[in-house]
Amino acid sequence: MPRRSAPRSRRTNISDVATAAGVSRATVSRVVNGLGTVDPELVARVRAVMEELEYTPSGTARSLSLGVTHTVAMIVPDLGNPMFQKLLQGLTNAAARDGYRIIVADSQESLEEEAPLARELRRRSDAIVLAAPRLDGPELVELLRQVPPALVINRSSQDGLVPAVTIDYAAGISALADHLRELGHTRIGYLQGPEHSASSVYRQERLVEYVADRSEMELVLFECGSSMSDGYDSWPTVRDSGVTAVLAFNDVVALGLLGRLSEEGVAVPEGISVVGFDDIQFSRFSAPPLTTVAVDHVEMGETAWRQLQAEMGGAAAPHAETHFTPRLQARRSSGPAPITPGR
Amino acid sequence: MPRRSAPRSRRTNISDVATAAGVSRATVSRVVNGLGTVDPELVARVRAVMEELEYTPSGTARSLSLGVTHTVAMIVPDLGNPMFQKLLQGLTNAAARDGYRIIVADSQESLEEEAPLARELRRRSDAIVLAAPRLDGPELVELLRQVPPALVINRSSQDGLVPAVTIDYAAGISALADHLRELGHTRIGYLQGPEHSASSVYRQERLVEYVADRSEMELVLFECGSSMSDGYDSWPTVRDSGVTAVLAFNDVVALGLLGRLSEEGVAVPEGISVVGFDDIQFSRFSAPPLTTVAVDHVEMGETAWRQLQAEMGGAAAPHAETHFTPRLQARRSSGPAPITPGR
DNA sequence: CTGTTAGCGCGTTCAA
DNA sequence: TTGAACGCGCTAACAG
Repeated sequence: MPRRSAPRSRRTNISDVATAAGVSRATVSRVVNGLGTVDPELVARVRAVMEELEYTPSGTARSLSLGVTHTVAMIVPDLGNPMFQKLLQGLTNAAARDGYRIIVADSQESLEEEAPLARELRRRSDAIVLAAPRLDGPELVELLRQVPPALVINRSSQDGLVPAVTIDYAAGISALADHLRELGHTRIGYLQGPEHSASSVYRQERLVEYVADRSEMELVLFECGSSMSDGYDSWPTVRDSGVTAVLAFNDVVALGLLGRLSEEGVAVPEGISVVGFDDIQFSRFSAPPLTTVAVDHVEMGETAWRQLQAEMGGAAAPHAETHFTPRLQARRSSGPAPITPGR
Repeated sequence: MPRRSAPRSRRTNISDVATAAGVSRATVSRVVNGLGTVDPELVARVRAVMEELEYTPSGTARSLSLGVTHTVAMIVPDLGNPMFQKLLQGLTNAAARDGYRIIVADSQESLEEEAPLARELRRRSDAIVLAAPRLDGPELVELLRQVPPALVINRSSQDGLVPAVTIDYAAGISALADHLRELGHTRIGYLQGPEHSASSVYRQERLVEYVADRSEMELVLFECGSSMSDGYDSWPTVRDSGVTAVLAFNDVVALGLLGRLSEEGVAVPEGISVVGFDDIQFSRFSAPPLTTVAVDHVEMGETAWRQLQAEMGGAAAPHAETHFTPRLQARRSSGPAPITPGR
């Protein structure tokens, strides 16, 4: 792309500075990067010219030359979800402390887009983070093989193929289930998350096991989703099922249901108990405050950065998987089971 | 940076493909970009080699050569704030439809970091979005001059210097104030936002004007902040002030206060009315649902993208400023003023 | 239709 | 201590 005619307004580059200062480009480069030993007088001259010409080095050219972009990509299934926003926040700020920037993309829950998106982003970055990928099994493994260094959040490390940051869903679900059982609930419901959400599947599986181990307990599954309105809309079905407690896929859904119960005049927890998962910011302040299990997603994002850094440094496989264990936050949305069940 | 020794594992590049396919790099480039007319047989051969060698073009090299990164930077003061997350979501997804990616940075409310951050990011992107910059006045103008194309959100276009997307705070505040006045409130409070937040200042100024125009009304200002806990903590002071209605800087703060009122056993709106600003997702579901003014931040992000695109296309100054007018959402957190004020 | 070549802006080796 | 020259990977103008 040789430039024939003068462009509208070309950015001043290293050559402009070199010429104006009467030195070579190498010297300008040295001054900019504070390298080598440059004559103080030249340094001053170059600095002055840089100032005057408002010179700032091209990040693109530096990246090409150095082979490093100081950029990391992150793909999330839904940027609108507070949980992913927190992960992004943790990752972004942790990476920033080491001089790295984050380039984000929203796969919008699309299975097909995930792989091409990851490949594209990986070409402009030094590493990639896949948060709760919807891709699974061999396809996920294949993708991860193509884009190292990579890290997955919310998924196992795929047999040590890549580092991973995960949540111990089993522990979280057990804590919530124990809590409900101790309150006397025997017939409980689970509001399922989105179709391709691995975390919803994990949570449900653990719950099924839990109930299977205890003959006095029953579990009712409800198709739901991940939004507040999904929780809101679930009420009629939940009511007709006669469960005395509901475990929602996540806090957002649980809060949606609480809103509906308030509108319907159903007392919580006297009429029904509701518990969530995540302990998002708003759960502590809802009316009544929501019982849930707490996961620090910001810290997860920070941990992801640390592990990714090790990976970029060239850590050998198999790679570590950091588990986060959720802590029960018993609040007022859960209480003793009614003597007379709703049915 | 001439490469002397063989690196650990070099990425296959366009030359590798060209050699393996027995063609020139130019031909490979044409095949990759679907340009010109290439012999179908060669196309097939090149494609096959690309597949075999798992070749993917370097984004960095393309950017340098083309002079375009297809990346836009966005700086926000606080990634943890749901409002900025929504803006990011709108911008990211709108830009993605046109093949652009977003690189995000969190200035963490730091006045000093904003300018250097913006300059740095602008070197790796084609344009920049400053969301609610904390920088102001001549300093902001100077920064904007240095990093075109740029767009500001939540700030005026600085006399047409750059395009802007703004919220009509005056209209929103007036709507809320009218609403409270019609309910009979004459002594109202305002919970202030963060120190350098222009939006908080605008809102407060409008409120001061509003009250000044109506001799029967009184306004009490409270130092507060932008988090739920700030709202939560404000209660003792608010209570002692004897106001019958509180207008919070934003919904997050208002929800924090509602949570506290619930804990304290203060009836809302019978004991006190609370209103917010933004209409975030959770406000419709709080108990009681929060009266507020609605602003579609996702749409604002999308609009920002459209205006920025025009700017990148070389639109002439002065640049447009798109106003968003908030709509009143009267819900159950506001009601008639108590006959006997709290004092 | 294809190959040769210059150039994007910068970092860095090597010789002076 | 400084500068000339090469290379990073790719695109585009030009010649054949």
